[in-house]
Amino acid sequence: MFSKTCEYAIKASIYIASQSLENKRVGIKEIAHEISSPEAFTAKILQVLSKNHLVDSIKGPNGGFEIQPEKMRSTNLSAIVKAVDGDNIFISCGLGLKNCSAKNPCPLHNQFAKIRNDITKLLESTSLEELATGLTSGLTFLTSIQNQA
Amino acid sequence: MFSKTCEYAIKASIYIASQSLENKRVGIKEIAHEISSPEAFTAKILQVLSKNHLVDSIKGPNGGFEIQPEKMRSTNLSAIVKAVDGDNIFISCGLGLKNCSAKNPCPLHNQFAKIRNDITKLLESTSLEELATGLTSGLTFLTSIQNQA
DNA sequence: AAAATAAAAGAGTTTTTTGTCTTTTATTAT
DNA sequence: ATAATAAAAGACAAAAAACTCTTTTATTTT
Repeated sequence: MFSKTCEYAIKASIYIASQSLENKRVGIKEIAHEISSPEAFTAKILQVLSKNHLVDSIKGPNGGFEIQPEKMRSTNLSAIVKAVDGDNIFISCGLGLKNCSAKNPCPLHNQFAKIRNDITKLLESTSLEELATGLTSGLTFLTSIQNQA
Repeated sequence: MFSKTCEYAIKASIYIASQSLENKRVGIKEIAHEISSPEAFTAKILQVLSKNHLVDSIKGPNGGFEIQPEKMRSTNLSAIVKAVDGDNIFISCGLGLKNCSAKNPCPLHNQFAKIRNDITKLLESTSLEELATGLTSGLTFLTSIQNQA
């Protein structure tokens, strides 16, 4: 579905947002630990998110990453996915055809159009804020039980 | 969504089935040409499908691949996907958690449960036969317009 | 100004996926 | 039996994705 990169991007964003809700700025080390991701790789991904203004990064002592409440309200999952995976998941053919369309449909075109549409709707209608509050309130988790320390 | 391997597997199966509907056995060269796939790689994939009894392979002159009408009726897409990609797409968490479940849900668990379920239903309810007849009747295509010779 | 902190940048490496090439085995027609 | 045909098998090779390490830049505190 998503690339590993994208999975880390989403999890990191949710964690940063949840900490920002408590007015805490977080560093790469903490983020990587909390989402069980490789630290240096996660740093690279955060660079991309930062360049796309999806997270704010502050250098130096007391620096780290944060997301303003207003931003996490206006940011939906699709923006994060697009920033790291491009718009493949939104438009690409299930069988990999370059020009799959209603006029030149692959055998799965109609069946997959609906699913792709559902995915798009979901990603566009889910805000970072709601995901962050779910985490903060303890309803959801960013690691599996056996992954935790 | 699917791996390249899986895309080729599905397309090859549909093409073989469509030709079998016209009592034609087809060779690797023809298959690869018709679905715009690398020939040797496609041969490897067909070995897997053959071992899983999803296609029949016949060696020697006049040999090639075929799928009996009865088999293409009873084979659904999920069997092909499982044979080459495993059951990842049916069970795995959208954020890659090992133990994502209703009891330990990732932030996207509920949203994705529905989509994963739709995908499973689709793959389990779509038979190779209906995909093959769609191709034979000229309603669907296995190559993009600009991919064709 | 200097030292400490923390992200950015760039140049790698490893692993996985995708794909190729050559040899072998099975089948069929002559 | 022999030659021809076509898939099977196995050992590689290339490309992409995932991931690391080192150096640089920006910021802040002393």
